[in-house]
Amino acid sequence: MPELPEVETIVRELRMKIIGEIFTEFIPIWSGSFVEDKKLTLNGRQIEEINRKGKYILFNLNKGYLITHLRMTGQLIVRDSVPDDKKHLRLIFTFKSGKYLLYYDLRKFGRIYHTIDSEKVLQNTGIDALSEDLDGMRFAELMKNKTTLIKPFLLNQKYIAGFGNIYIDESLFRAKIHPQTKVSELSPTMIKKLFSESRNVLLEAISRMGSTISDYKTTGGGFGTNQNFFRVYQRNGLPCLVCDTMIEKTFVGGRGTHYCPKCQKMNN
DNA sequence: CTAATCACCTGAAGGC
DNA sequence: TGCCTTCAGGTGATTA
Repeated sequence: MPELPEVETIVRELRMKIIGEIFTEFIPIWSGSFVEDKKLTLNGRQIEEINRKGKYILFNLNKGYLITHLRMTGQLIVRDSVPDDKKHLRLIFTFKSGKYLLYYDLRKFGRIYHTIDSEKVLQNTGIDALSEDLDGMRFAELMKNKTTLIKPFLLNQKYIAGFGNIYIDESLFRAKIHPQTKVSELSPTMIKKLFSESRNVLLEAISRMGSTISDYKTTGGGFGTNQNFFRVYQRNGLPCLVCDTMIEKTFVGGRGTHYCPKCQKMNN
């Protein structure tokens, strides 16, 4: 479900709602969603910080971490009570204050890890796409000696973490780069353009609370609005907003890929 | 090393 | 109405 902007939106809300909360009870409705460390206890632990790396959310406890990846359909919802309708509700965390953190996940792909070793969970996660340490130079550096295509490169979280299918298509469109361009064939100018446009795409999406296609919800159960501003994603068959050419859909790296055949040529 | 395919799950949508 | 196929904000393992 969520890519960086959706996860960032959730993190910002969680910080306002449950920093300082103390866990009192944990009810696994579908225990497959939870990866426990039997040496750790959750009850009595307090949430000190909530951070994000790529698409992971890290709850920094006074001992250990809860780390979650929502994959396709995971949702974190904060409520004052547990609703009667428990469809797709997988985990219930109860706080001392009486609040609840509810984990929903229709497809059961997501996980919440309870661990002391956050590095182990994040070992294949590269630099965050919005990290202050990621600039145009470093972005270009990461692309050096890569033989893959630009779309699979950006999908691979071990290089840069946070991009997913939507925002890659949108970023490549704005940078006027064909999704099947080889990374090695991108000029320094195009790489610079891709870096700055991808930041714009992510920051704009965050300002709109993310994109709700089907499952993504904010922690209060609300929706994002960025889906109303897509330029290519799911706009196949519709005219390009720049040149009126029909947006096409194909498959790159096994993922549905939307692009304008006129604006995004293989050679500039 | 990359690249393709499957696996993990459930449900919505479209074709017939 | 119903059955069947395909596809979906992701990623990890396996196979070629």
